[in-house]
Amino acid sequence: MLIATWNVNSVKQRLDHLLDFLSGSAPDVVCLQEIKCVDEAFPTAEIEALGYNVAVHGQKGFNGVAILSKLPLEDVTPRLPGDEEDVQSRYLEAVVSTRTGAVRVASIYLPNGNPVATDKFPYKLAWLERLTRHATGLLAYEEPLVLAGDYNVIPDARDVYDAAAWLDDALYRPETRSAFRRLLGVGFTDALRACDDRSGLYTFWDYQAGAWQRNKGIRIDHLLLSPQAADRLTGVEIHKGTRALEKPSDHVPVSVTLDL
DNA sequence: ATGCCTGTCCGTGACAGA
Repeated sequence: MLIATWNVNSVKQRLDHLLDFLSGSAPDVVCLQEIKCVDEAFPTAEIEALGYNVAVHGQKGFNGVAILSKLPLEDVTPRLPGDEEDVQSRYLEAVVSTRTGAVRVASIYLPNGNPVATDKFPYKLAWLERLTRHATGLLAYEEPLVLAGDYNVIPDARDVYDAAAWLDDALYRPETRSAFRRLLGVGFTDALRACDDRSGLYTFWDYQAGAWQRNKGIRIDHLLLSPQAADRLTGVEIHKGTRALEKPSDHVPVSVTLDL
């Protein structure tokens, strides 16, 4: 089973690339972030035409997440628990039933957190703690679970072209990395790092200053696996080619293959 | 470099993103 995550930076602007990805890579499940539209504006019909079921948790203008699946989606649940005041659409969870059992999937768009001196940074850290609390509860099901998305977290110096330049950025601040390590510490595996320990494996290149051409990238899109999912992991891929297309997203898809 | 680029909105510049 191929499970992918992709921050498309507007599903409307990226629809052709998304349909090409679905046709070309034939993922079983895709978690989308930054769809930047309300539910009614999501291109559901075009995606269903390729054989996918669709669950959307949209928002006008910003944010917005979705899950696409060839197999039926059950127990579709939007919103991360723990803050009723939080109206930003950044979390969508669902269960995919396979012949061999269920796999639970979440599409995650963690807050950016910049500028650090504003309330955006504590919002990011609080969101990460809420995610850790919720994810800890999900581990009790002892089932394959994949938390996939744009975490806006650079886990390690290996994951950025120039670590020193990012020290004061919300994506790499010690508090951010520490909170991400706590999430991993409750029992999750960073799928990419389970397969490949090299530096320079990036998933995002800024649109500005020729970041793509100079390979000034960062790794911030992650698939975190429960033990039952990690036991089934057979491969991971960064779909770097999509960054070289016309009018690309600044993020590329990342996928895992699970023997499910 | 306060910069660079891209996308959204009751737009015509401000904001968010990372």
